[in-house]
Parts: sequence; structure tokens; C-alpha cells
Amino acid sequence: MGVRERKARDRQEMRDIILKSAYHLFLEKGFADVSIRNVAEAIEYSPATIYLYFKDKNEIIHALHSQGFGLLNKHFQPLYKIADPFERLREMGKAYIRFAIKNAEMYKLLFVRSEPMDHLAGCEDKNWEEGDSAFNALSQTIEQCKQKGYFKKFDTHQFSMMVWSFTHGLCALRLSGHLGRVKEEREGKRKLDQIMNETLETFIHTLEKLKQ
Amino acid sequence: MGVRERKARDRQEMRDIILKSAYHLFLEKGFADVSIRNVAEAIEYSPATIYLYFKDKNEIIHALHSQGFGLLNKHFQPLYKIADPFERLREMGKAYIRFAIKNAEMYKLLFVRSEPMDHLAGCEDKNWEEGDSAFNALSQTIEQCKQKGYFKKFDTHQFSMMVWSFTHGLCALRLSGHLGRVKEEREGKRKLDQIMNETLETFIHTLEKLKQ
DNA sequence: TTAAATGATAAACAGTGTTCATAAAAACAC
DNA sequence: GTGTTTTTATGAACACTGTTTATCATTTAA
Repeated sequence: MGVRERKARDRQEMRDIILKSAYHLFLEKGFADVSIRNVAEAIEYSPATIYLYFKDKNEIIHALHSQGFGLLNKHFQPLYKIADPFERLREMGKAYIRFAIKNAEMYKLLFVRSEPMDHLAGCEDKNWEEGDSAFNALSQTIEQCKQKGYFKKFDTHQFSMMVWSFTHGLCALRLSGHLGRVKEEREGKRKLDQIMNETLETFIHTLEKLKQ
Repeated sequence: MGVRERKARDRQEMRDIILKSAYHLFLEKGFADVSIRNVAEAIEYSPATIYLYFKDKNEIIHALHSQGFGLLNKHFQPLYKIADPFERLREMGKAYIRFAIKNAEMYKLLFVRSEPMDHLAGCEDKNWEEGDSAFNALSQTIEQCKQKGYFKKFDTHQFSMMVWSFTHGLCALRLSGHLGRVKEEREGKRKLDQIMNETLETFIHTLEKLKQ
């Protein structure tokens, strides 16, 4: 009797429907403006029904959070083919920024909002595989750069933190609207995407000078 | 008859009372968990009264936003005495991070939340003096560094953007809880503040190598 | 003293996340 | 097939949120 299995399958299916609908609404209306009632209406169920499949709104957010990291890792995958580690590092920066701009709401969910991290702090024993996976990709690339003569005197972990901090900072300033407020941009001299590329290139350029 | 003047004074006084109370509540309960009704109760007035002094919640947020920049600029003021521009740059980084940690909710209001920037985008003609002031302090310091032989081949504005991106990224990751989730920290090897200092030092160290 | 303007508020509107008793449907035991 | 238990779904409610409006008291102006 596979009735238990079918029920488990049905349950997972329902969870997926809710998540998919919630994600679409996030993309449409932005993260802050989606309510449980919106999701319920979209899937043509009562709001209370959602609470049969998710403990609360945070659990939905966290589920999307996990999916988002999967998406980010997918964006990174093609870059692992790049043999030269420094070139790969540059392309990782570009890919990271592309991801942040193309999936703005998702990026905020992954790296700006603190709710998912708080939720994660609750279950402390559990490792944060998705996050570590992305960070390890960076660390490994930097380690390989070191073997090619870059950043020789620097600690790999600290250097990775620094690179991540810069890249995230650039994306965060862009998504929060602060980048569009700097004088030069306000005067319309440059487009936002151009500023981001130039700033990334400036950063990469400083790293380039750290060879041997 | 100074009745107009007195009324204007009373009005400003009431606005200050509301702002002060709102700020205290923000510090206590965090930005997201403060409502107009909370503020009203704290000052012992009806919620509707607040709307006589502020158009809506965003205007309160934006008023605090302005005050926050004043506070940040105050934190920077002592640093202008430092003669050596590179040393000043380092201390600006430290001061920025100190400010972000000590005034976490305010920092989020200033640099993470997008509402104040959206509100600012509404009145486009108005310059954003407070923000430019802080950014100019950074730009000038970097310009002076260039005169001392640092970053010679770099554009001042782009280089300033890069430095700001890094510093903000570090603070943002800390305040959103992402810094506490990196493997090394999860294993309890290092304290958060130590990580931030080390990462800043790593960054400063890369800049140091860009002399002449 | 009367008329107009201002200040303050209770009540209401439309929305939020969440809980709970109730009703319908499916699974199980006999 | 009947009766019982478990699962699934929901309407209604609770305690909130930001904001608006009609109403009332007070202060200013004529």
C-alpha cells in the first residue's frame, strides 16, 4: 500500500505549488508587498491552508532562500571551466553582479534580508551547505590564484572575505538605490551598470597588482 | 505679534518630540517593529495626531535619515585632523565600521533600506547634501593619497566608489547576519568584530601596495 | 462677542500574519 | 458495506498595521 508515499508526494507537490506561486508574486510585486493572502488567492486556496504546509511565512521565505542559492550556484557553474584562476575570479565577479541585477528581489532575499539568517540561527546544528558551497568556490579560486603568484602574503579566508565584501557592497548599494545618488550619477554622466562595471574593474585592477 | 512664530516653534518642537521618540523605539525594538501607534502611545498622543506633523511614515523615516547622516559626519569629524591621508583613510574605515556596529539600526536606515532613497527620488531637484558630504570626505582623502604617491593610475571617483563598496559590504554582511554564517566563524574560531577588523586590514594592506 | 482657523481624537477602512473550531473528505478497521 | 478515526480545507476571528475622515474643543482673528 503506497498510500503513505502518495500522500507524501502530494504534500511535496502542494509545497512546490505554494513556493512557485510565492516566487512569481515576489518577482511581480517585490518582496515586501506579497502577503500570505496574495499567495493563497493565486493558488486558489484559503489562507489557512498554507499553514498546513508551512509553519509560517518565514519558512516559506527560507525555502525560497534555499532555491535561490541553487540558482546562484547554477550561474557560477559555467565559470568552473575557466582554467586561469585570476580570469575565473574576474568572471565570478561579473557573474555575481549579473545575478544580483537580473534577480534583484532574490538577491535581497539571499544577502540583504536578515530574516533567513535568523531562521537559520534557530536550527544551529544544521550546516549551511548552500552558502558554504558558493563561498568555497571563491576560496578555492583565490587559493589557485595564490599558487599562480597572486596574493602570496595573504590569508586565503581573509582575502575571500574581502572580495566578497566588496562585491556584495557594490550590489547592495545598487539595489538599495544608493548608487544612483552619488553626485556623478545624479548628473547623468554615467549609467548605473557602467558604474558597476567600472568599479569592479577598478577592484580587479588593484588585485592584479598583487602578483608575486 | 509673534503668534505665528510661536506656532511655528511649537510645531517644530512637536516634530522633534515625535522623532526623538521614534528613534528611541527604533533602538529598542528594531526598525521593522515600530508602528505609528507605538510612537503615538510613547508620546501620549493619538495616532492621528502624528499625521498633523508628518505626511506619512516615510517622512518620519526620512527625517531620521537626515539626522543619522549628521551623526555619521560627527563620527568622522575628529579624523580630519589626521595629517597623513593614508592613515586618515584607514581610520575612516575603522570609524565607519564602529558607527555601523554601534548604531546598527541607524546604519540600516542610512545605507541598507531603500525607502529613504525612494523618498529622495521623489524630490529630484533637491541635492542630497548629507550623503555627498560624507562621500566627498572620502574622495578628498583619496585625492590626497594620490598626491602622496598612492593609487596614481586610478580615477579618484571610481576608486572612492570601490572603497565605499568594500566597507559598506563588510558592514552590511555583518548586520544582516551573513558574516556569522561563514564556516570559520560558525566553528567559533573567531569573533565577529575580529573578522571585521582583519578583513578591513586585509583591504588596507592591498591598498598599501599600490604606492607609486 | 462672534466667526474662522487650528489642534486633537475616536472611529473606521482596508490591509497584514496567524489561530481555531467546524465541516467535509479520505483512510482505516471490522 | 458500515462505523470510526485521521487528514484536509476553510470561514471567522484576533490582534495587529498605515492612513483617512468626521467630529469636537480650543485658540486665534475680526
